[in-house]
Amino acid sequence: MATLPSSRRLGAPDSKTRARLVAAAERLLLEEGYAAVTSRRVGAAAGLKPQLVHYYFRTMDDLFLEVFRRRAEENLARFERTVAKGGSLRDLWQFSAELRGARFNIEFAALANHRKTIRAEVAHYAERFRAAQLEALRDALDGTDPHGRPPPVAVLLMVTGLSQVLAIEEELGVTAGHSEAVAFVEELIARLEPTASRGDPGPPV
Amino acid sequence: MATLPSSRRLGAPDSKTRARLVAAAERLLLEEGYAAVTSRRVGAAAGLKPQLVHYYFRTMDDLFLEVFRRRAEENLARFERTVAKGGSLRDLWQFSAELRGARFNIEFAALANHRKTIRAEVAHYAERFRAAQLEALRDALDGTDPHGRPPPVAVLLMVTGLSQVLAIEEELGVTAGHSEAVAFVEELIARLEPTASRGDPGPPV
DNA sequence: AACGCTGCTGGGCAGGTGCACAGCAGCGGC
DNA sequence: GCCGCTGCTGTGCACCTGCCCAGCAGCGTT
Repeated sequence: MATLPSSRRLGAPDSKTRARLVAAAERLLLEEGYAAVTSRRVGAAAGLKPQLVHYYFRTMDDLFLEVFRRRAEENLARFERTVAKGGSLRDLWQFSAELRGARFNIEFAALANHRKTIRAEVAHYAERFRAAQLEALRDALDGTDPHGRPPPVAVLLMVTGLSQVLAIEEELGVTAGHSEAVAFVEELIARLEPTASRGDPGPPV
Repeated sequence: MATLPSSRRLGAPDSKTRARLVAAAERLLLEEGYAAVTSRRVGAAAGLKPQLVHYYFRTMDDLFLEVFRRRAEENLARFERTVAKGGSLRDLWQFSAELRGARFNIEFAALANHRKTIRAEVAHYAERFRAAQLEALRDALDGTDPHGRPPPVAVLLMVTGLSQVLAIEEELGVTAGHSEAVAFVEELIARLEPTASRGDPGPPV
């Protein structure tokens, strides 16, 4: 499965310079969109020579993939940590309600539309993240009254969708109804998961 | 408010050739992403000379704006028509559940992130569409039991988000949980709005 | 017959792009 | 002292980009 050998010599994957390039590419992607991520501009943004981009990455798509993977892995790890230290409904909601990364998601969704290697990676990550979320949500809902409640996976998709829309619209400057929607979700959580702010924080068995 | 005069001579706004260019640009946008919408490629896709793009549009952004407006206006008109001939909850849901235009939305969301004239247009349209949807939703909910129901605008944002996520993921090939989510929404609608398939379709006052 | 308007086009410019290739300096191992 | 490896760079190529400009052919007015 090793990438079939190419004549071109490539830099070490754990290079510090390489990491700087990836970071610069990510900044550019977020601030100016994927079309702005060119070898010249990435180089300039990192304070390095443009050729280094091609020294560390066979193609620009490889760069995009690396940018995506880094952020995706970090996100997944952060999620696992959130779950590990509690993982209440409130925690899960706050995690998906963070609007950091909404722009990121849009850019990659757009990229994925027409570059198949990227699409595959995005799809793969989306599945992994969904599975982790679903497990955490099931655990968090465990013990609450299941009466008349939609299936967890449906809840997940709706909440995911809601936070995406809120984030995108906020970027656009459109915020009508946002506070009502947020208030509704939070109220719902409060009902399902009586706050642990008074008394023992331990979960009742 | 007239665009301040430029030396350059531009083609008639109602030209048939112009319309062909807009249509070709839209196709390209959907199939290959906004980065593929260049004067050369639009010209080729329309079977016309590339210079015609600059003859009919002062800048490429103007082309993008025209593509967006055309689709946005058409969408709005189609929505009004849907509302006019019924506008039940089921109709509204089906309208937003159409995945046609999800890719379109993504591309323009990405474009809007870093081109302000486009952002303004997208924001403006988003507000108009939201207002129309909200009014229609309020009408459709009128008469149903408001007990324990979230505010209409919250419902709207959640459903909008849900359908966006479903559409994006479908493009990616990720469909886990989709059928459950759709089933849930449809069941909810069925409960609120007993089907008119038997007997009189008139709304009870 | 002269004129102006309109749709369209050939040619071109300055700039940006991905990527390749040959080579250099510094390094550790022999 | 030589060798091979590594990080890096100067140069360059073929190609694409937005946009401009001068001009042409056909047209309806006058």
